[in-house]
Amino acid sequence: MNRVRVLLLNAAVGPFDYSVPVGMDLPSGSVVQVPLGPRRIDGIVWDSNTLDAQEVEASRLRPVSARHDLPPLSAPLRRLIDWTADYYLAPVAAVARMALPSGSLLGPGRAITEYRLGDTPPARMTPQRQIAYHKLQGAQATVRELAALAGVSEGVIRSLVNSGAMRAIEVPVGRPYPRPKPDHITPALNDEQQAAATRIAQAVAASEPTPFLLDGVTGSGKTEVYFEAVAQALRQDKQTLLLLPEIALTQPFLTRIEARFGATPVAWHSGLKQTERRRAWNAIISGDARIIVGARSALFLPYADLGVIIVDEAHETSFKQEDGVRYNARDVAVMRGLFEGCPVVLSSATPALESRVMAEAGRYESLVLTHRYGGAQLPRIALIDLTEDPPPRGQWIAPPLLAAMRERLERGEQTLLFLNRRGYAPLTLCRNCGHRFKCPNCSAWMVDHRLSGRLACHHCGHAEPSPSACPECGESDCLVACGPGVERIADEVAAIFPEARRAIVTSDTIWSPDKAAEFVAAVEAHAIDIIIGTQLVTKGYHFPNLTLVGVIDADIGLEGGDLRAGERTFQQIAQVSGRAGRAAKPGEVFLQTRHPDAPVIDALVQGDREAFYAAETQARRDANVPPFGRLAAIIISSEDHDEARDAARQTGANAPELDGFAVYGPAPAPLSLLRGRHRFRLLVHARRNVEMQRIIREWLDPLRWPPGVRVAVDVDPYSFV
DNA sequence: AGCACGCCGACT
DNA sequence: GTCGGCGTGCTC
Repeated sequence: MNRVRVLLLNAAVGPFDYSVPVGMDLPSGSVVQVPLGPRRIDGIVWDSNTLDAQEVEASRLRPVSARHDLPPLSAPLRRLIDWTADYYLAPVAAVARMALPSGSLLGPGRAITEYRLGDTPPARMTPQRQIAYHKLQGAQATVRELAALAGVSEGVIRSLVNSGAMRAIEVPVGRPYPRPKPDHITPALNDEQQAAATRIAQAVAASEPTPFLLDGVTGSGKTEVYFEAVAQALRQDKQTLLLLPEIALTQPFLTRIEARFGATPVAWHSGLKQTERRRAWNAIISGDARIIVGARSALFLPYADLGVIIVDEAHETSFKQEDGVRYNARDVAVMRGLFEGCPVVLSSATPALESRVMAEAGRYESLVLTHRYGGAQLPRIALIDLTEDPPPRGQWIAPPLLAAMRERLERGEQTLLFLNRRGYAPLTLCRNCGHRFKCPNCSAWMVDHRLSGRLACHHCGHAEPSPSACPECGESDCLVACGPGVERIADEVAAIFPEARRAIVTSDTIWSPDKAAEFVAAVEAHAIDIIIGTQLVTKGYHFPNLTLVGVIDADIGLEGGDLRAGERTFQQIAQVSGRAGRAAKPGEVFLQTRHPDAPVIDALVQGDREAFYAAETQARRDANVPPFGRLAAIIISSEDHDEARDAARQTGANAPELDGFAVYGPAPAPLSLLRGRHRFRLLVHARRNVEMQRIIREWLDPLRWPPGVRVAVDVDPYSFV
């Protein structure tokens, strides 16, 4: 009898062996449905030599129920899944789940029924129907999606359908996507760009598994370079995966792709509606989707024929997934290229130090763009020493920056003020009794959001209406906002330049592709004079008339003092500075700082990125931290403080004592209470040549914790929160 | 993950 | 007596 090993996707067990029914062909990678006790669950046939399981005698095997009508996951993808699980200490099944669309998208695609409001409101208007009726104007989606959209139950939507207030629309799922054309328009590249583009295109043509670091200053035209790799992949009828850090802002980017290749790409992200997801999925597995633009989650999909993977803004920390399987999409992308046999392009103006070191070691091929495109100059960066030139009390914009802003307003040019802090103020306290508003679920202050009239926690989403009186002493008119957020800076701008048109750009105001497009259009039409934004504005915008950037607090990233504080500060400020003077008009940047002598600040002012990277590399090498040494965080959490602490202590007590493998802690994690869970952290610091993952696995595997305790391992941690 | 089994305390 | 709390173990 034939047996297969099956990775079970929606059960915390396995892998299990099953027998193969006669007539069923089940090569490795086949997606199947198998019996498990009384249930049927999905699974993937896996190579039994890479996946250990308990031996079970043949007579106890039950047969595979069915095979999904889907190409089997390819060997390179299975290898990637195995590698990721191994490297990030995650269950193979948890990684494999990311290769398939969630829910019941497997199986044959049939038409899906969507609904939209008709012309006549329902005869009987209940409060819930009223809400739905208002929220769903112009919307079209499935019943489930509409219910989520309106914030009502599915029953309410069904009742609207039954009462005739909504009409049904059958949506076909197999509609093909338009084909992008490699030479729809051919852009003019400068010599530097052309050389880089030719080299990558050659690697695509030869299916070279080479990782490239495309390292070019802001405005140097990196996008146009890697578009030539996309064009080459199109010529060979192969697919391109283009990973982006933020999907909310992609609309202008999709438009750019459409302009270059004559067809809009296929988008893959968590916000897709079910019909869109199914359509994209079918096109991805069949190979009909040629250019796929996606967030992290697109990385593990079963592409029919990948020609090149591009990671845009590859330094972005949002490529690091922080829940579930904690992987870094940038690094996994490089591995996927290696296994698939295709080049990977990491594109950034401020590469991660890890990527730079890999390039210097010859593991990645370096492609460098040193000039801005079209003869534009990099902006001049000047310091404002806040200890010498402070703004008046209660204000945050120093006089020299105000003067520069006034000048821009008079010249009809635009200004960008950068402060990486959402809301109005990060802390509210009572002047009378000293009470500070704290999140009940997290060890964090509640942030004052005046635009929405709420205090909100940025870690768990807890929010409450802004109070008028202190809950501690009962006094009213005693609450004071401490410190600035972008909303407060916007108020300051409004008070000083009442005639200036302002836009606040944060995830609170730009939460959809439409909002992003609206914002871009407003700036381009010069309906905005001053933009006040968080790191959302550091990403890829090109505004020719923007000539001044003010960094309200250049020191903010240095707080906390973690491993990457200097690098993060450098990247953020270099990126936001890069928004200035991207066309004919030269740009100017002011950094407000209390530490004008900090090496990072100095490197930015001198425009000496090489000096910064060299110094930072040396410091990491000396401290033997990544990429020279290795780190892993073990976070142990529970809703019960003592239970978490005891589990962490016990784990620490069992830590192996080995040369080149040090364990620190446990200590309360910096955010010791997060979403109602108390967290303790152990930090592993290992030498490069130590098999860190194997040691951790052998250490943690035999340990048993009480049911409420969760243990998460974060290999190569980014967040030290 | 689900689901059954089973062993104790509280109530009709 | 039985209803139900959730600890333990099993599913190929």
